[in-house]
Amino acid sequence: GTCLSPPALDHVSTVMPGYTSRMWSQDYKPQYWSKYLVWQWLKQMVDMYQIDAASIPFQNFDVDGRQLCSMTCQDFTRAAGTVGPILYHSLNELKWSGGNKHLSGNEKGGGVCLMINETWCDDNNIQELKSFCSPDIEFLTIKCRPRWFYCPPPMCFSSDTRGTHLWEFIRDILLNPERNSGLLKWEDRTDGVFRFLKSETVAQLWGKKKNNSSMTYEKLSRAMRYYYKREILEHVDGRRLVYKFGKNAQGWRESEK
DNA sequence: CTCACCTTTCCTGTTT
DNA sequence: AAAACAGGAAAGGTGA
Repeated sequence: GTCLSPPALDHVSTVMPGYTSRMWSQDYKPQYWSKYLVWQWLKQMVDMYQIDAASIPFQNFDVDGRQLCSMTCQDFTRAAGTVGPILYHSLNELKWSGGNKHLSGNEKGGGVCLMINETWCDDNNIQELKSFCSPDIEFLTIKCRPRWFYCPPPMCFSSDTRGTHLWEFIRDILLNPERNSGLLKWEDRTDGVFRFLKSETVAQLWGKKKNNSSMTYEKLSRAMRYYYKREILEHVDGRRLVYKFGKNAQGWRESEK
């Protein structure tokens, strides 16, 4: 298959009736769900993704919204097996979107099509897709054949109005390891030292955010070097692709989260 | 429209 | 040899 064009936004509500219009869409944040609402949500997920209800031990979800939201992807896998990541990602969308829905994948005639990082993907460009998302995605597309599947974009692509600055973009990738596997990694978490693992991929993602398809690490790194003077970054010598947050960078420390 | 700010682009040269 | 690093110079984009 080929990469499909995204449908117009106003198709979403017709395509995903219950999901966007029911009670858990906007006014009810999952964090405040009762156990009953968690149960309702679970039933809807089963219906929406055509999950075999018998495969989910429902007693593992005898929790309220606050507890549910504190579960990691691994917790969901322990609780629900192979469909755990689907539930996890779907819940995350509700946690993060505040009613502003991202599009979900569109399937026509049997294949799986996903939307990742605002790009429509299918089996052909699944490799690129995997480099952007957590390893869960691969297993989802192989094991599951949902009619509708939502993959949350990494935090750095969320359309919130937060910082559009490069160092914030980098920081936000580092702060969301489960959503951004293998792009960047901390070398020294407490000192704020980090390293680019996939420098060109990060540059492309940065370009994507800035609507600039010709961004490269060469150019991104020039912008990074300007940060030394402003003490947003501190110089780390002798180590390629390694940078360190400086005193004018905020929000990266564990204690600040 | 102007200005400041933050890059982006391009470049030459150096280092690893 | 290829990829990173260093910065100067100048242009671009955006929001106030």
